[in-house]
Amino acid sequence: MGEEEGGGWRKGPWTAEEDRVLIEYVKVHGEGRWNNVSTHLPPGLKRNGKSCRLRWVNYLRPDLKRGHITPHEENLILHLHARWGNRWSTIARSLPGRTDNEIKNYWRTHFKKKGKYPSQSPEKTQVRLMRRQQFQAMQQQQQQQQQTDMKRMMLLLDESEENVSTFTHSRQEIIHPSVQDNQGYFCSDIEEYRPIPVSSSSEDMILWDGLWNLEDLQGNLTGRANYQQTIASTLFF
DNA sequence: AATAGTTCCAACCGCCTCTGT
DNA sequence: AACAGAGGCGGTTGGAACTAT
Repeated sequence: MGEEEGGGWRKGPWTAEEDRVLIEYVKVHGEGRWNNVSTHLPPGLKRNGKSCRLRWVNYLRPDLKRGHITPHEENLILHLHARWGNRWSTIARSLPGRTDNEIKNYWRTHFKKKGKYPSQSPEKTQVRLMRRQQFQAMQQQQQQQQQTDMKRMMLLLDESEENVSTFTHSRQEIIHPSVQDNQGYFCSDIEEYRPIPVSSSSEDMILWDGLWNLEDLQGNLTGRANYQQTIASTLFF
């Protein structure tokens, strides 16, 4: 991995410098026109358009959410997969901050392998979910304190439109009333979570069904998420 | 402590669709 | 209408990290 191949394109893991350069590019030129990236960039970034797009969409986008899939999200994935099958991008649109790749990976490791859901023994799954619930209960207290600040920050970001014009699409999907809904993890019927949408087309219902759990932005930063946030901060501030 | 098995996740590939000419 | 290029999507791979034995 990490070697140059046909056409001179670099492959393999991205370096921090490559990330920085790509972020700069998107900052100036916006998303899209990925094949132009290589022509605008210093020789250091010999990545083809597809690779750049993938890196941005799955890793560098500032609105990405990191950390474990919550039980609520897990429910949502199950529910939506039952409805949509392997249409990961469709499913991902209902889970703001999650990528299709992430959901796909999660599905494959947890539900696909041993036939239908869930993949693990019920006992194991239960233990796993309980651990997460404990962890999240701890975090919830912190979140309640910090959520107000975070919302204020998001509003500020929306106002500074010239800085973030390239990211409006995703953020507008993120902010919606269900921001408060991340409470009942083990709800068996996902419909109970669903806020009443203003518009009631089935597509809208799915969009509104999404959730925005701020835990990872606020507290549970993994090394990688931390790195991502650092990079994101260079974009916004 | 060593090994095997599992989970996680970044990244690539090939195909399909969309869009511009 | 036909073609080409770009972007999007789902499937797959491979390696690192974690967990169980």
